Order: sequence, then structure tokens, then C-alpha cells
Amino acid sequence: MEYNPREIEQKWKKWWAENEVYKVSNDSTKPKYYVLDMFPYPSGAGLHVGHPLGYIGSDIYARYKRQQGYNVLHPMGYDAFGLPAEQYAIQTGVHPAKSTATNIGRYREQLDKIGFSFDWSREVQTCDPKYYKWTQWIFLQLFEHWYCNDSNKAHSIKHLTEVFESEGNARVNAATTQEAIFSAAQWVAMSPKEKDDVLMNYRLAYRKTTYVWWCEDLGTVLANDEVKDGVSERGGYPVERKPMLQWSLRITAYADRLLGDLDTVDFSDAMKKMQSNWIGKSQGAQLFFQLDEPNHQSPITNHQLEIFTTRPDTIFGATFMVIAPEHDLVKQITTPEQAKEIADYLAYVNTRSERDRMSETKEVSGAFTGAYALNPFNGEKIPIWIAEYVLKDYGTGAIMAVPADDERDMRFAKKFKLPIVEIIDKSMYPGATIEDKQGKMINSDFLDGMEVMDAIENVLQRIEAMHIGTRKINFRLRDAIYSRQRYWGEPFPIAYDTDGVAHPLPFEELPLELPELDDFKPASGAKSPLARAENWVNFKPGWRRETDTMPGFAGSSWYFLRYMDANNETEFASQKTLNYWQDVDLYVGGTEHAVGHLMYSRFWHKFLYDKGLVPTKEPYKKLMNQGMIQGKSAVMEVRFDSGRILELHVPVSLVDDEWRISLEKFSGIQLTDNRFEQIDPSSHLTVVTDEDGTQHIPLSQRVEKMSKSLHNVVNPDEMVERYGADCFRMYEMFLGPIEQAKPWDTKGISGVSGFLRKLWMLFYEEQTGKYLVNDAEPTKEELKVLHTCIKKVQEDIERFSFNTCVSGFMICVNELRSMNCSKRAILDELVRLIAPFAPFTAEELWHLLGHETTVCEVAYPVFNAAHLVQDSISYPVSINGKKRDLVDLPAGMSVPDLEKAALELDSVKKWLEGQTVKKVVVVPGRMINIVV
RNA sequence: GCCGAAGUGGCGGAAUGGUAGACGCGCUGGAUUCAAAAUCCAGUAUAGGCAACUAUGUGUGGGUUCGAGUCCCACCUUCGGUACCA
Repeated sequence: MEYNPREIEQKWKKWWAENEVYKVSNDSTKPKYYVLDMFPYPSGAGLHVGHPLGYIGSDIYARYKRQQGYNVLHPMGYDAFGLPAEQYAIQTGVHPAKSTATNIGRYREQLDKIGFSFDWSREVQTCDPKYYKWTQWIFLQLFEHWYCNDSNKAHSIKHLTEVFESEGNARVNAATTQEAIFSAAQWVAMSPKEKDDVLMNYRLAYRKTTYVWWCEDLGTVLANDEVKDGVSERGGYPVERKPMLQWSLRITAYADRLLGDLDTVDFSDAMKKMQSNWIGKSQGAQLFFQLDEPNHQSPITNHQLEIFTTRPDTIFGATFMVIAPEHDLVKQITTPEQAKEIADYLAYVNTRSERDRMSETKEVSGAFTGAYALNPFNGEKIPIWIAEYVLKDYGTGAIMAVPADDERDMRFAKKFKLPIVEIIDKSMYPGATIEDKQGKMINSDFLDGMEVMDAIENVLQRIEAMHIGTRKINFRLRDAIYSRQRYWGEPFPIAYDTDGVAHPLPFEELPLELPELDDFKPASGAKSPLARAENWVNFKPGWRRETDTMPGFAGSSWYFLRYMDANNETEFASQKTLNYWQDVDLYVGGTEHAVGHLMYSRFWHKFLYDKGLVPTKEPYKKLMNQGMIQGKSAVMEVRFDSGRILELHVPVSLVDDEWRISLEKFSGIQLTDNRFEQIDPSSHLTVVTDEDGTQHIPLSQRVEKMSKSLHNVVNPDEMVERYGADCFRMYEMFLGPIEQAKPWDTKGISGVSGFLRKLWMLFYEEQTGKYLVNDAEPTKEELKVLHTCIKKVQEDIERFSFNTCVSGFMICVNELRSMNCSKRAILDELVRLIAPFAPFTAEELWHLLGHETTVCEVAYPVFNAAHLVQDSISYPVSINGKKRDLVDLPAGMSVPDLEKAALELDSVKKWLEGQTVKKVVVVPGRMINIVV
């Protein structure tokens, strides 16, 4: 019988499905284990060989745990709302629901081919109303809660209004943007709209006018993590800062817990660092500077300038103040003489896109307002400037500039010829940079002579005693903008009355489903296409629905909980199942979600924890990041007469072994890129003529991200078709460490393919097809080979080193073959050992061994150290680290015995003749070194 | 700039401080074949040598150690994240 993976796979795929082999019960006495993959966005391009890498790794681990006796939850679903489907709808008129369903169908087909042990009865799709009913519900919970900094958890808004009614807001310590203090009487006197406005400053999901990233080309706002390098992450379109009325989530309320609880989870250091950098906690002081008012005529409502600094000790070096161009004070404090200069500067700032601002960070620009602030300690007048380098968003949007101790302030001072006062003597710390907190204070009044760290503490105490400021912790983390002006997302379960007050929809009306539309283009006035569904929007007289939709991260922020109880119609998941499954034991996915999805889902989980709805503080115990599988792309250089050089990607399928493309094939390329059409091979390309007269264009090879647009995609279907799913799975693992980025090379797959065939040949003789399995007693040597493999593989699986597991299998099978070992006792364990990696083949072999059970449920082999014991061990002997020879010594000797025995060997005595032994270094089982 | 990860054959990559290059690809030679594919066997870090063998070798320069790819210090390069964050 021949090894025919295609036949085997067909057979067992069907059998698994019919017998619901991978269906998981929520009711089990076995210990639970939850293995989760980051669910994919079903794009139109389908899967390429890079996508399944993490899924294969997690599937191996899930199968391994199952064989170890755990009840393993290993689900899969789709992150199905999103921009690409909508962009596609705008271009083609195909409803996003339809194209998404098609894509999901294709994904499912591709995934099924690879033999994953997913429990598909728990599949979730974020665009399914049955699912997003609960996304909307959780949003409403956020809407109905506020964050109390005293108890450090979320409480209901109802509770808050009760406090307001009895005593006002003075004593409420909340995560809030509410500034005005009001009494109970004032609260009661407020109109519903005024109350709504106040409460919006407390709600965890709130609506407010904020500066947001607006992307004109996408017609929507974007969250911070959706903007990269000053352009949109999706599509790479320019973005601009714009004030808009938007829903946001108060993730900043949880900043400290999101940071602190990183200590309790098993993420890589790099991942934790990325998150803590994103949260960006910094300790310092909030400080008020009085404005020097006599200087100008226009009335100032606010008599002080509030700044944030981490270095209050440097206050005597503050020779100017800088506020952000968008700062509220700019208008009020600008003097008539400076008005034109400021207006010009603001106009200039307006013309600059975010990308401009980022690309020229070394360029200094700014303008003087004409106003002055007063140093609270010595009353010195300090000029107030505006400049781009101070951001409206961070801290208070204003700083005291200390050129002597801050590089940016220094550049600014030099450019605008502002004074620089040295305040820290760093002469005793030769290596210290300008910003190190080292040195002795000088020119600083009462701080003179102090060490920097002491000076910070000293000045903080004075600031607090004088009531001119407080200690303050600032976070870089911003609240998450939660509105998108798009169609293909969850509608907000919110309606506005005639006053514009936001009301949550009653629970019975959930889910609020998307209205049907034919036209998916954004509506005029930066509105979502939903605004055009008038009957839906004005669903009853005097009411209007919210027309924005929720962002992509909404549905993905809690999907791992839904898998636990995916078909529950009365709760997002029952308390019973939540208590059984608890949390995700192993989460596998890419690093690209470090600051987006992972932060949001941790935040939602913590909120649900506060509400007592989930049993754990963190959703994911352990995180494993799979690396990218890169493609090899072929790049040709196009030279234009102007001297411009353009690099174009050529489909790798057209490239020959020597990385060139024949002119003939090149002219046959479909010109999808309009830049292609202007290219004349004879003048714009390097064309090489061979001896036989054929012409080629030489190409350069580049390893980069696998992507349709780079024409370097390798399709997993072809690999499975040709070599079988098991071979594909094992080869993906064999490529290298799962966490590393590595290039795909189809050539190498033949090695793994050969291995599986050799494994098969332990059961059947190749030529005759004779069944070889026999019941003879295994020899010591055979058991040693097997158990060496068991030990290695088990250790390697535990540390996710799947590539070395595959090597282990290869060595084992090669050795068994060379021993002609087809003994049942050996093969029985080998098949179970290999099952997580090659489930189809293992299943077939398991039945060939005469078993009726399915291999994915039988126990994983247990390593028995007794089989590794040897009679004697060959030790390499070195003298002074210089290798001499191998000597055989009995196994099981203690270190002192080994030392003695080594010195008594004849060969060793000969080498040592006439020399005195200083020391003998013995590593049992490894080596012996004699120092003379 | 800051933070993080990584530098080992022609390639992907192995190696609890203990014989560097496992395993696989590729390549070379041989067997089989009319021939090819497939398969099997042998070889394959570099330099020298017919060979046994010798010397040198894990980005660079130092250090610790009987012994360093692995640990420490300084530097170089590549990749990823992040950025006027006060």
C-alpha cells in the first residue's frame, strides 16, 4: 500500500466531521485548557501560507493538551466587520454582508484543508446580529458606568446621579473631564441636556467634541493605533487633526491597571514593553503660572497658565513658556502688537499635514504671543510662545521651557535667541547626557547645591505648600475614539431626543440591526452612510438614531468570551460556563495587535471584571507571537529619462531560477498598475541578450511581507494539494522558530514529504506493499531511540520549539528504519507522539495498528528515563581544553568516581606522563577535561 | 533619538557554559535506469594535505572561565516598535 495523503485526508476529514470529534463540552470533569487564535479578518485575497503558521502551532498545542487529558477549548471565528468589505461595496455595489459571507466561505474551505481541530459549533462572526447584540450590550454597560478612582473600579451612573443629588460632585474622585464643581442644588436645577453633558464627562463610553484623526479618503475618523507614520494604517491615506463630535471609550481610566497587571501575565518582554510604552506613564507635577496681566488690555478669563513637567526642579532655568497652537489661551493672551505674527503662524500650522509635522521634527518653528507668565518663586517675567512641538493632546498642552536641560527647548532657544540659564552642574558625572537626572543644582535659589533627585522632592513639597500645583501622573494613552462614519460596523444602540440627549436603547430592542442600503458611499457632511436610511434614523417622532457605527476593535474586544457559550441567546455567556473556562490559557497571534486589540480587550475584560461578569482580571494568561512568513519578491528597476528610478514587483510565478524574466513573458503581464503602461522595455529596462538570442530582464530578489500587491504570495491550497496537509503543517513548523520572521521556500518541503513517506514505510514495505507491523518484543536499543524522541518532543512542545520537534521525529524514524524496526509496541507510541503534528496520517496509522479509537483522544506517550540508561558512555577527554580522544567509562558513576577512573585509564596516563594534574573537570555524560 | 529582538555554512536553521554547524534544503560523486523522474549510498564550514591530520572558525574588539555561539563590557549591522510625550 502506498502513502496517499489525499485519500487519507478525505477519509478522516469526513469521519471527524460525522463523529463531531472536536466538539467540546462545557460540562466536563476534566481540567480545562483554552487555546485561542486571533481570529482573522476574512479578506478577499484568501489565506496565504503565512496565515496558518500560528493556527498550526496552536493546533499542535491544543491536540497535545487534549491527549494529555485536558478538556480543550479551541475555537475559531471571523472578525467580519471592517473597511475593506465596505470599500469593495462602494466600488462594486456588492453588499458587504454578501462579500463577507463569500470570503468566510473561502476561508473555511482553506482552513478545513489543513486539519485543524477547531470546534466549529462555536464559530462566531462579529457581523452576525446574534453576536453584535452583545457587543452593543457591553457598549451600553460602558455607557451606564463611570470610573471611581477611590475604589478603583467602575460603578453605575445611577449611583453617581444619586451622589450628585445628595451632595453634588465635589467629593467624587472619578476618571473624568468634568472641571466645574457643582452642588446638589445646582445639579437638581440643571436641564436634562445639561445633566447629559455633565454625565458625558463621567461615562466610560461618552460623546464629546475632541480632536480626532480624520481621514478624508476613507471618509471616517480613526483611532490612535489605526494611524501609522502620519497616514492611515489601512490604505495609507493622509490624516488630519480635526475637532469632531465623537463617541469615545475612557480607556485612560484603566491606564494604571492595564500597566500594573502586565506583571501578572505571561507575555514576552517585548510585548509588555510595547504596551507600557503605549500607556506611557510619567510622574511629575502640574503647576500654575500666574499671567502678567498689566501688559495687555484684552480681558483674560483664566488668570493662570497650567503646565505639566516631570522636572519641577528646573524651574529656575525656565526662560520661556511654550503652549500648543490650538491652546485655548492663545486668543486671549496674544497682544495686539503680536497678533499678526501669531495669526501668520497659526495659518502656517494649519497648512501642514500630520506627515509634514512628523517628517521635519528637527525643524523649529514658533511665534511669540507678547504675553508673559510669572515664575511663582521669584516673580521673574517669562515670555509665552506658541510652537508646534508642544502638543495640545499631552499634559496640559503647555510647558515651561528649560533650554539648559531639554534638547527641544535648547533648539528653540537657539533659533529664537532666547536666554539659556545653566541650572545643573554635571561636571561630576562625565557620561551624563543633558536629560539625565544627575548633577548639582546651580543658579536655582533655594535649590542650589542639591542633587537633582533631592531637588525634585524639595521643590514638589514647596509647590504643594504654596498651593501652586500638585504632583501628577500623566499618561500618554489617549481615550479611544469609538465612532466611525461607516456602514459596515455595529450600529450604536443609542437614540437622541429633541434636546439631543443620548438615550440607550432598551435591552428588548437589541440587537439594533443595520438598515438595508444600496449606496455605501459616505453621506455628505462627514456623516455615515446610515444617515441616508431616513426611516431607520427617524424611527419615531422626535427621535434620531446615532448614525455612526462602532470601530473594528469593538467586536474583537470580547469574542474570546463568546466562544465559551457561543449560542447563548439570553446572556453574552452564562456565568456557569464563564466560571468553567475562566480565561484563555494560550493566546496565539501576531505582534501587530500589541497596542490595538490587546489593549482594548484587556480594558473591556477589566470592566466586565469590575461588574462581576467575568472571573479573572486578565483575559489572556499566556501570549505567543508567531512571526511572519515572508515572501521572496522579484523586483525590476525601471529607469526614466528624468533619472527617476521606479521599482516594480513582478509576479514570482513568471520568474525563472536565475531570477530573471524573459522579455516574452514580461510583455504578457497584465498591466494592472497604470505606471506599467508608460514603460518601454527597450529604453527603460536593462535587457540582457543570451547567447541563443533570447532576451531577459534581470531581477533582484527581496524578502518581504507576503502580499498580493507585491506578487509574492504562495497559496497553501496548492501545497496541501501537492504534498498533503500533514506535510504542509510539519513543514511550516520545520521552517524555523515559530516566533521568528522567516522566508518561505517551497523547495525545502520535499524533506518533510520524504519523512512522512519513510514513516509510512515502517508499516508497509515499499515494493511489495507487505504489512510489516509485528508483535516482537522491542530491543533496548529500539526503546532508547523511541524514548529519546519522546523526551525531546515533549520538552520542545512545552517551549513551543516545534521546528526541533520535527527534527526529532526525523531522527527517530531514520534510526528505526536503519534497525528495520516495525514493532507494534514502538509504533504505537510513535504514532501518538506524532499525532498533534500530522493528525491525518496519525489517524490512519493508528487504525492500521488495529485501534478503533480516534488518535486525538488517546494518551500522549510518557517518557521513561529507564530506557535511556546505558552501560557505558564515551567521554571526550581533553587536556587543558585541548581535545585528545574518546574513552569508554561505565554509566552511572558519580563525579568523583569518574575523575578517579579517568586518571587511571592507560591512555590518559600516557598523555599525562611527566605532568602534574591540577584539576579534573567532569561533566557527567558529556566530557572530561584535565588541567595540568 | 528612545525601547526591544537578532547577527552561526550556499540557504532555513540546531546547540541546559562542555566534541559548533543537529535536522532539512541545495550541491558533488556513486548505485539503480535505455533514459529521465523518483529512490538509495557516500561526501559537503574554511585553508593546506592523496590521506591520517593540522590550523582557523558563531558580526567586531576586549573580559570572566579549565572551557564561551551561549555570561559581562564597549562597538558595528539588520529587523520590529515608537517618537517633538515636556
